[in-house]
Amino acid sequence: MARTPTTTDVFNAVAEASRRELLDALGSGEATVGELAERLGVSQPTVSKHLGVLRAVDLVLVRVDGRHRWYRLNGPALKPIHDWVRTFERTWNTRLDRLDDLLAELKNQEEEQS
Amino acid sequence: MARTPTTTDVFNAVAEASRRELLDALGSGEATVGELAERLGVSQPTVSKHLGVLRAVDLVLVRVDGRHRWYRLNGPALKPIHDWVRTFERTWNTRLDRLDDLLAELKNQEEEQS
DNA sequence: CCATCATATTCCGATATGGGAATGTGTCAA
DNA sequence: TTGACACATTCCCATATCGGAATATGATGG
Repeated sequence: MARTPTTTDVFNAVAEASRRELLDALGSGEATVGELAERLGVSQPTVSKHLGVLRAVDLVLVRVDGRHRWYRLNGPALKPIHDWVRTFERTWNTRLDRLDDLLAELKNQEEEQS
Repeated sequence: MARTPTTTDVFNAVAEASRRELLDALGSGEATVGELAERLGVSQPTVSKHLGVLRAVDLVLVRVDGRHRWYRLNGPALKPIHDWVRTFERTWNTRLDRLDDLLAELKNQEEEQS
């Protein structure tokens, strides 16, 4: 078996930095293939191919307008990543967690006193 | 050029589902290579190699204990992913955002009445 | 010291990659 | 209709991959 194809899921599609940059660029709104190629300083075929991958996992949507193609971000497709990473969020928020614990404890003490 | 190596960064390391499962398994605490292999139903060399990748990007830490190796999650290493995805969070939270706005508005009205 | 256990590493093969270069496809404007 | 334009697709190749099988490494117990 080889490496999981890039079009397998959002995780694989987003692994490539160039594709993340494409999504970042689309964060500010619709854009054309040519615009993206120029902004990111890469060739047009390269952009087209990356967009193809992003399209395959539904991370971008296209609107055809004459000989132009307006690509736009489909943010919700990123939710699976967000949800997965979120389950580990506490591991770097330990201080806040402890603060939560502290507050809970204080609250308990208050309730016991009343 | 070929595909970005899996050890390039956390995004690439986490693209493989098996490695995500390893991290999930380590979410409940330290574990041995053998334990992980049994839990996930994969061979020992496979686990070792995946852990090698995760180690390379600092997603797991090891504690040597005799002939055992206790691996544990290093959650904060996931923060780059969290931060990146978070910049797109509003794109799927529009409804909740509106709810927030609504609540804020209600709160304002209450304050104006008092 | 030796056999065994727990991991790591190496070798293998089938498969996919990303980028460059070239080419295909479809649309517009004159 | 034709040429130019905007994209998509194909072909190419150097490079990694994952998993299985085999093997190396290293610690432990007797």
